[in-house]
Amino acid sequence: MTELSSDPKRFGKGIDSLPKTYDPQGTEIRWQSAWEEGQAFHPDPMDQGEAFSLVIPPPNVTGSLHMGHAFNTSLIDTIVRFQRLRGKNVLCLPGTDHASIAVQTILEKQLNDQGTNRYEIGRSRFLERAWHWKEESGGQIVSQLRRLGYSVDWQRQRFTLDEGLSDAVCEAFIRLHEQGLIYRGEYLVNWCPASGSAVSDLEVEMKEVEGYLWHFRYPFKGGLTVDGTTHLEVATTRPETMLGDVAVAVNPLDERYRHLVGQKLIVPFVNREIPVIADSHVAQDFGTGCVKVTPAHDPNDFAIGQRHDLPQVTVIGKNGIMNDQAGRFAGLDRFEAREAVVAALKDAGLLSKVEAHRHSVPFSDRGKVPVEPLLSTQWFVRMEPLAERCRDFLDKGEPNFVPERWGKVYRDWLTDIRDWCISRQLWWGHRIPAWFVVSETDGKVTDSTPYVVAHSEKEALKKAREKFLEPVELHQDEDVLDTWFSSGLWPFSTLGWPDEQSLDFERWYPTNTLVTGFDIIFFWVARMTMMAGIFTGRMPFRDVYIHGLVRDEHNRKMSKSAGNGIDPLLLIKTYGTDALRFALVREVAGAGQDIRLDYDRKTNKSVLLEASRNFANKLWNATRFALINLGGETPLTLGTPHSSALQLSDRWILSRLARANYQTTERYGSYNLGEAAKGLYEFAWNDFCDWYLELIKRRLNPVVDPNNEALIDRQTARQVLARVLSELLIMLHPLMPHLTEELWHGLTGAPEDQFLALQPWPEFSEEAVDDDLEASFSELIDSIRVVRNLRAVAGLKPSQTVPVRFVTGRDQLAKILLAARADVIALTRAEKLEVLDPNEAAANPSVRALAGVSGELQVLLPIEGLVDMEALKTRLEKDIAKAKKDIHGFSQRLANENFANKAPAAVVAECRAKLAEAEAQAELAQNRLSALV
RNA sequence: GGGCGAUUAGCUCAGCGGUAGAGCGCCUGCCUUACAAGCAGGAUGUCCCUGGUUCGAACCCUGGAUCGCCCA
Repeated sequence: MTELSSDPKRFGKGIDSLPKTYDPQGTEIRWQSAWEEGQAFHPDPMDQGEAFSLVIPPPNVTGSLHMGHAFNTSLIDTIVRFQRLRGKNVLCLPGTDHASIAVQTILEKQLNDQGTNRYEIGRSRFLERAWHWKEESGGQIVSQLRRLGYSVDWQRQRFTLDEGLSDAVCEAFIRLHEQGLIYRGEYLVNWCPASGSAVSDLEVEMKEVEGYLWHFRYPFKGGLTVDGTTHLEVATTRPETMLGDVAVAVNPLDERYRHLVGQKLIVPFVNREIPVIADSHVAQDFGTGCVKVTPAHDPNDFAIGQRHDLPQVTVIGKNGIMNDQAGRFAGLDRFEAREAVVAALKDAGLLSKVEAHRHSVPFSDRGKVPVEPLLSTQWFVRMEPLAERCRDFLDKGEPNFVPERWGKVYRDWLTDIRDWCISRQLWWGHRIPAWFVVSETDGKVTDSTPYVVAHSEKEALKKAREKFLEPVELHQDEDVLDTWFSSGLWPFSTLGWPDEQSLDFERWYPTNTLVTGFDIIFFWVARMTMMAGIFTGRMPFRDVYIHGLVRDEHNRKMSKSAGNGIDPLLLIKTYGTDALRFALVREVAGAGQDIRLDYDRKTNKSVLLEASRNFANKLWNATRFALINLGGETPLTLGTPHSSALQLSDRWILSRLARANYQTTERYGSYNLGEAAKGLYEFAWNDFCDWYLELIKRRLNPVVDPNNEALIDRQTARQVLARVLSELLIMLHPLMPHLTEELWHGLTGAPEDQFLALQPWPEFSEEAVDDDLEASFSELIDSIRVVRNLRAVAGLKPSQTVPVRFVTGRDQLAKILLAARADVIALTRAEKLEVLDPNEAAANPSVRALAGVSGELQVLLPIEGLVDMEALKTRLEKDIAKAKKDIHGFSQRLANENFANKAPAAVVAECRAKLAEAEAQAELAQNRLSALV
């Protein structure tokens, strides 16, 4: 038994003490730190190999790991690890974004709890606290990502607010400004009263709410009009904005009102005189067909105002409170004002109707409150020129969207795009590099104050002095930029841009792939392509692999607010990281749909994860089996088997392996990750474990006196076993990195500082693929299954051996049954095995036997005395019924002349063959049955 | 209103022109020394409806239903 003892270093202990079940916890953390200490994923730009790079979508620094991260990470890491195994010089670059609003919200809450606010402590102390918070708490998401086994280069980790990236943001702003692509102006923006800042269109979500449509009347100036009409009735969902009305619009084609156009109305309470105007955008059939126009508080009205050159009267302030323009309603909150205005209209007898009305209200994504369309002076990026460039690239297929259809979504958004409001009235972020020359406007910043844009205050001063009169006094814009502005630069700012000569940039830009969810195609993907297009003249990535969302067992999107999120760390604790990763990737369909993850909160169980955990355990045990049986040898010491020594089953598994290799390589490389995972699962479990391992048990432990030949055969089995297992582990490594790393070390005895993660991908050996052999082997497997089925029908105990007789007229099949004789005997527990042709069988009938058919094979278990006659009959009747059904189907098809004439010859021939086979089956079974009666 | 997806076994999903597949669940046997997180065997489907193209449709095309998402 000395041969069975193994290198004690494997798995950190001897095989004897290897547990029967895989425990991921210790293993995973051990390899995570080993990879990191070994700098396994820290590439040098000078390293050999084709470049492959990918930047991860930087998570929000305030975030904590959720299933979306786990999903995205699993997909990315699978791709990245695969490319690394393929020998590429891989850079996978991690980082976080600074999340202006989220961080600011946290800090302001803290300040509020301490009875103060940011204005009291001032900008610099506020920022000190913010950085402190970031250092203390901002690392959580990063350490959680580590727990997923992410093979990123942590040494190149970036943060959107760090020095280099801030420089990039500044440079980008200046260049865009120089090219006239950034402008400042007063427009209607989405104002989020909760965060006290403007937000972009994308950060606004339309929600259907139950509201009301209030109908009320505006009196005409002087009481009457030409036709005696005294009032016009308007309808609105926001009566409080009436205080800012500057016109009432009707459709120019509307017969009811066209003669009133040009007349004057009086806005009650503020007594403003406003005209009736004609605008073709007014819907005649909505409400009364008369629309009150409030350019300062409604986007549509703003547009009408522009068309008709109307004044803009702001009545709601930035805090959501009515301002002085609101007359007697000044000082009221916007929602209080709504009540008050309605009450006042009613008192004045002007309210004519109130209808329940379901309508869309814009909500702020972050603040969760209705946004207020507000006139304010902000910075904007002119989008059309940037978008046009992207559309041109897209015409050339850049970037390449996977699945393709998302490319259309992306293009649609780039068409008719609106300008991007990039200024935020916040402090945590990149301060806008614009200095107002306040000396020109009495020391104050007004909308007309001139400004200079510069990299620094010093440069700003220099620029200002060239253009303005001394003494020049400057004041930097208080606002910061939208976080997405910096995220838009991510694929190149992280690589050293604007220094395009930096080694990383030269080596790894543009990146190869971007992997992200469809929900941020506009927010992020499009912004990156626009920024990259103008700054680098190229698209920032070749492929964009778009994935879906993780949904719960009820098909709801997982989210914190819905409370249906599953904590990935909890799942990792229960099932292991590899099981989580495998489960997530395995669920991915080729089409990039959402995936569903079940989870029982009560029992803390997930069926999906359990299946993956079981698979991990299966691999663990298959490797245990190998270690027990390799006699202390490794794939390296065992070497390659002589092809002449290979048995049928060896050649079969090597053919299957080569096929798996080919398919897996293709699938990983073309983003068919779910298929890769499923294919490997099937190969590992069905082909390798269920069949190959079972087949070689006999050879690994020769029962007869071991002679020379048996020892050689054992060596061959060991060689093939070691070879297949080690290749399987490499192929599975991108999906289950920790487990495979552990098992590979166990199998190869490689030193701790050598990694499977850095091994070369196994070469595809085309010559090993043998279609005929696989087809024959599949028949062999079917034959064995028939025997097993008959044994089960007969209720034989597993330990009971019985004679097995195969009858077939096909030489090919007989040949393989004989060639694999020993295997068949072992797997069917045959007492003895006969393979006869029909004539031989007729000469030597064995009537009272359990019989079954498979293809052109008849299987007989002549177990007289043991046979349950009823079972025997039932079995035969079942076979006959099935054969008859087949005969019916095939003959019907063949009876159709058109089929015979028009279908490809091969298909017709196949159909004929199948019919003949079914007929033979039916006849065989029928004969057996008749013989019994 | 415009666009996009989904609809296949009890559940979750593959398949995308040649007589329907997997995992889980279910039923029957097995603690067969790699694995009971396992092994062997078994049952299970008007492939949403409707026309059409085709020798042949779950798969392609018409129209429709239901569910979901995105944009206005």
